[in-house]
Amino acid sequence: MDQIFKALANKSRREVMDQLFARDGLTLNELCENASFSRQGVSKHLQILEDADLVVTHWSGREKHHYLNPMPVHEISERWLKKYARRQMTAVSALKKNLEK
Amino acid sequence: MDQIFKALANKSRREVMDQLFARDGLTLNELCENASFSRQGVSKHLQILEDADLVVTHWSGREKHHYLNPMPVHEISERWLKKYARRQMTAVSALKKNLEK
DNA sequence: ATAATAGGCAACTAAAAGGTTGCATGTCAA
DNA sequence: TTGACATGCAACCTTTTAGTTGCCTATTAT
Repeated sequence: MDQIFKALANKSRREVMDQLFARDGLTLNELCENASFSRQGVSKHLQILEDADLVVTHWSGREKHHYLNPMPVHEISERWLKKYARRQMTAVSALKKNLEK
Repeated sequence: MDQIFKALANKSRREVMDQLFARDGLTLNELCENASFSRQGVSKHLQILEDADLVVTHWSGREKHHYLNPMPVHEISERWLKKYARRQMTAVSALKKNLEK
């Protein structure tokens, strides 16, 4: 869980994910074309995304293809975010109540 | 957006949020009681959560009360996570398709 | 008025993150 | 079989992060 949050906490990595969202299955080199930093930089980010299971890979010869894995995102959404987002009404009203004092 | 992701990317901060989830409106000192580090540590985390607008505060005399703000969490869920979680079916099937080659 | 209490600010440190360069390895194409 | 191409690995550097300690300020209670 912590790993997923950490992986998502970086803009460059989210941009990589955006690229994969636009076109899934890109190789490292393809991803580098639109990146603002070196291949090794991209590679490191991909590794972190892979470790967090946000990205799944598949080798085809000497090419490594990258695919988004929506499962962990879904899990964070279900197990964590919903908990806090749900409280929307009660929390805001509690705050208001308190401010009125 | 980046600020929110970064704020959420730390376990200690998520624990602080958990505490506020359990009981909203806690003061800094009250939050310290269950924390594993110094008051200044907690204070810094609260500041980061506040900067990300994940926590809203309210002074009452010399006491600062802290409240969860579910809005940014909700926004991340709506604007970002849904985008990726939605792709669940298509992505998994695409991966399978590719693996079969 | 004074002491205790709640919190803030600033400087410092250690560790982690984000990025780089250089070199090694495995696969494909001529 | 040799050269080019796709990627990996490791060392290094710089900035950020997470946490500390020490001291200052404001509010409350006696």
